[in-house]
Amino acid sequence: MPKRQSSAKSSRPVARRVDSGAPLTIGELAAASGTTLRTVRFYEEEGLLSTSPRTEGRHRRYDSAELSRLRALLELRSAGLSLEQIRALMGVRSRHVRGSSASRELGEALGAQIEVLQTRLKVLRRVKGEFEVAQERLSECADCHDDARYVRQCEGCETLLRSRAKSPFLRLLWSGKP
Amino acid sequence: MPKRQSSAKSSRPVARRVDSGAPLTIGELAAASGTTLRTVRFYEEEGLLSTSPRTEGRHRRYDSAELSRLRALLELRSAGLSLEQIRALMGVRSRHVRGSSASRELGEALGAQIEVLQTRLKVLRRVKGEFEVAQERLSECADCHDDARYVRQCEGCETLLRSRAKSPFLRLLWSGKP
DNA sequence: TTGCTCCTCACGTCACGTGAGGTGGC
DNA sequence: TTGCTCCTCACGTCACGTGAGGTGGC
Repeated sequence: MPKRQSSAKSSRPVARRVDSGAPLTIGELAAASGTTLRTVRFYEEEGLLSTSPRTEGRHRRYDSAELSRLRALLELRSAGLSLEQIRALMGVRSRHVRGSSASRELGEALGAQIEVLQTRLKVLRRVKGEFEVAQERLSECADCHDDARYVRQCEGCETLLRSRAKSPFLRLLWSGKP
Repeated sequence: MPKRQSSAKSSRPVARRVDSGAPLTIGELAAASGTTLRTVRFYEEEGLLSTSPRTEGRHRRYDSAELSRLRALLELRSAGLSLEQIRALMGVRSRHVRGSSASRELGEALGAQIEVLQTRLKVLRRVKGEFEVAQERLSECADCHDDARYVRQCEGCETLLRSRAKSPFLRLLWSGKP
């Protein structure tokens, strides 16, 4: 369980501050986007968020546009894009002087990413399906009383033999050695 | 483009060696599972693959059971499970003396992972959908000739205004600043 | 004034990637 | 014998996490 640097029992209701129009502190920005102070500062360092204006005491302040940007960044990250890939997408516009060519390049880059996401979706669906099968197979062992056989790796158990054929993960998780 | 330590133009056809029953070299194992030598050695170090038998010259040899294990491990990794989580799942069995309780715990652990995968699937589907919308919006700019406006961040462009409302990523990628 | 929030280093972590320099095996 | 494959360190990388020690703001 990772500790968050930002406290949970904040005295100010973040949601209200967010749409009040008043500038946000870094803690409020992080809370409103579900991330940490470290990540906000890191993205700023990396040039993905703009260098925010500061108060006299060098505390960062953000407007709602930065919140939108941060949320979009985090969503791209959680979809598995690297910061370098995100930077590349964000940089397409400035590498062109004509809208037509810029939109073409960005469209193609998005197309490539869509393919990657499609592949990733397939993997996730397959693993999830296999977990569900494994779970079902295991439910057949809920009433097993052959504990002597269990300690011998369930050797010769008919239920296990049938199950393993249907679930590659049970091989690893149930009868795997290391 | 990351270089692979294993060479692509292998002189021996890996697929044939894999199902011949003969023990595999680490290079053949890596090729057959689509990973690198480093990863195989790392998983062995971490105790996720068994310490393989060695030749006289300390070269590792693997049987087809290890290939299955490695493939399962890699699939779990590509679904986003950490090595620690995988280790935990693999350790459930040995922490029990009764099959009934072991299967119950593993089933519950799998249930928790299924929920995580479900969440991850939702994110991927949403981002993919948003990429597709962004792509469509951008296609409206393919014939744009207003390059003077383009260099001024497309300010006042009606097409962009409509597009941004429909695609949060276009805000970031098309009219984002940093 | 109190205490929570924020500040800047700076080292740690996870899952490998990437050489360096040396040896094995068909 | 040649050259491809494998060996063991060991440092590098990516995207942050996690203190330490100090100051700001309602």
